[in-house]
This record gives sequence, C-alpha cells and structure tokens, in this order.
Amino acid sequence: MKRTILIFSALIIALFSLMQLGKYVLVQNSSSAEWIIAGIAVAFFFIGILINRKSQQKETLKAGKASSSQLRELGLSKREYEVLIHLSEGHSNKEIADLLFVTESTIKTHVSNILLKLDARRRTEAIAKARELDLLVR
Amino acid sequence: MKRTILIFSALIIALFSLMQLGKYVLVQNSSSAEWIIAGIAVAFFFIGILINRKSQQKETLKAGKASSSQLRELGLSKREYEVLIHLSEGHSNKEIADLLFVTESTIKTHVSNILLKLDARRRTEAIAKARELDLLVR
DNA sequence: AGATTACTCATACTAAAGTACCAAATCTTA
DNA sequence: TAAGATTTGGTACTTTAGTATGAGTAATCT
Repeated sequence: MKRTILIFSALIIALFSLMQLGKYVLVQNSSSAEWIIAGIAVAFFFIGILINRKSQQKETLKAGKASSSQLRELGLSKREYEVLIHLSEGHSNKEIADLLFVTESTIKTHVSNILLKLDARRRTEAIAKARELDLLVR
Repeated sequence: MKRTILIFSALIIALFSLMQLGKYVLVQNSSSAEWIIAGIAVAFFFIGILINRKSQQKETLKAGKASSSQLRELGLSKREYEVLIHLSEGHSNKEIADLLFVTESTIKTHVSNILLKLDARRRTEAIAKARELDLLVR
C-alpha cells in the first residue's frame, strides 16, 4: 500500500516533468500531440517498473519478505528468520530440522530465540506477530 | 505485485482513452495542452485510488473472511471457525477457552475437529491452510 | 417425535513444544 | 587478530498440544 502510493507520487512527478518538454513541442506541431502523450505513457510504464523493481530488491530478502534492516531491528538472525518462515508454513520442529539439515535440538534453540525476540509465548503467537510486522508473504 | 500490474494496465488503457479526447481539444487550442495533460495526471491518480480501493473491498469481507458456503464445504461449524480465528491470533487453548467462556477441554475437542477437517497435523499447519483457503483476514 | 448436528465436558494418554543451561565451532567485523 | 555474534548441538525438565473415547444437552431438520 505504502509502495503503491510512492509509485504514484513518482509517476505524477515524472508526468509534470514531461509536461515541460511536451509544451514546447506542442506549440511547434500540435498534430503530433498524440505521439507525445503516448511517449508519456511509455515513460510512465517503465518508470513504474523501475521503481517497483528497486523497492523489491531493497525489501525482499530471498524467499521471505522482511528487509534486512527490519530484521536487524528485531535482532533476528538470518537463520532464525529462515526458521520463522518454516514455522509459519505449519511445520513441526522435526520437519524444519530435516528441511535445514540440522537436529531438532538446534531448531528448538532457534525457536526459543525467536519467541524471545518477538516477545511471543507460543509459535502461533510468533507467527501472528511476524505477520503483523509484515515479515511474512501472503 | 499482480495488483500493481493490473493497476498499470488499467492506467495505460485510461490514458489512451483520454488521448482521443485530448487530440480534438488540442487542434482547437494548442496552448491549453498543459491543462489537458494535467487532467490526465489527475485522472490517473483517481483511477489508481479507485482500483486500489475496489480490490481492497473485495479482499476484506466482514470481520472474519470466510463465506458460509466455504465453511459448509469444509464442514467447519460456526464455533469451530471462531476457534480457528483465535488460533490464528496465537492464543493457547486455555486462552481461547477463557475468551469463549468454555473449558479447555472443549477447545481441545474443537481444535481436534478443525485439524481433521482441514487435514492438518498441527495448529500451525491448520492456520497455514486456513490462510491458503483465504479463510483469514490480513 | 425421532434423528442429526453442534456444542459442551471429562479422563487418560501420547506427542510436541518450550525452557534452562551449557558448550563448541564458525563467521564477522572493528 | 581478538571480540562478539551466529550456528549448532546436548541433557533434563516442564508445559502445551493433540488423540481417543464416551457422554449429556440443546438446537435443527425431516
């Protein structure tokens, strides 16, 4: 939502910049107006794509959705975030252990740390909070 | 992401529609070109907002999100759905029991039934599946 | 009215999850 | 390279979660 607003703002600014160019071209040849507007449309399109791609690179860390700055703020490590994602997918500790090729004991440690850092008492609460913080996809 | 693409497509279409109007106005008075482009920009903006709002309205249905037909298909009762929502909020069985003024035993029964009906082995998996089925808000 | 479904609750288990410590190896970074 | 953070793993223990089974009550449908 916030991203969408940003994109629109940027597009509006781009449009008004193009207006300055368009204005002078128009007084020379008003019959080519439709081409200028088409040009603006194309510019709009590519600027939108560019901004979108840029913000995605910055915000999307691998599979998940959290930005690295967001994770740093919470104190969540890369591995812990990985476990958190598997948690949200409904896996048991054993299953996550198998997925990440470590022991269940290790996952328990990770989960405990996640609960501490997210101030949750249960894995389900951790998932809810992570979703609230916009750390998870979907 | 898909929504963003949709918005852009709609905007491009809107722009080319406005082109038709703009073309005829321009041949009459080419000095007003800048106002026409400004109009297009404003139109863009409001169309974007409208589309965004519409897609939001479609996604957010009431407090819960599931349609009663969807619940009937899954065999989930009203009460079970209620428990499911509290589950997704990260509450323990005891907490849900207190929220609904019943015993923990009752909640255990409900949860067991929910797991059966959603074909899940853990409450976290039930939450994930419920989200997949679009039964939950957010 | 009788059958069905939903909701409630209990007991007795088993299985997961979570806590508290401790400790070693590896990565990062100032 | 030394210090700190990360990742991994273990033991022992407590707490939740989940299963199985039975059963009573109320509401709904035929």
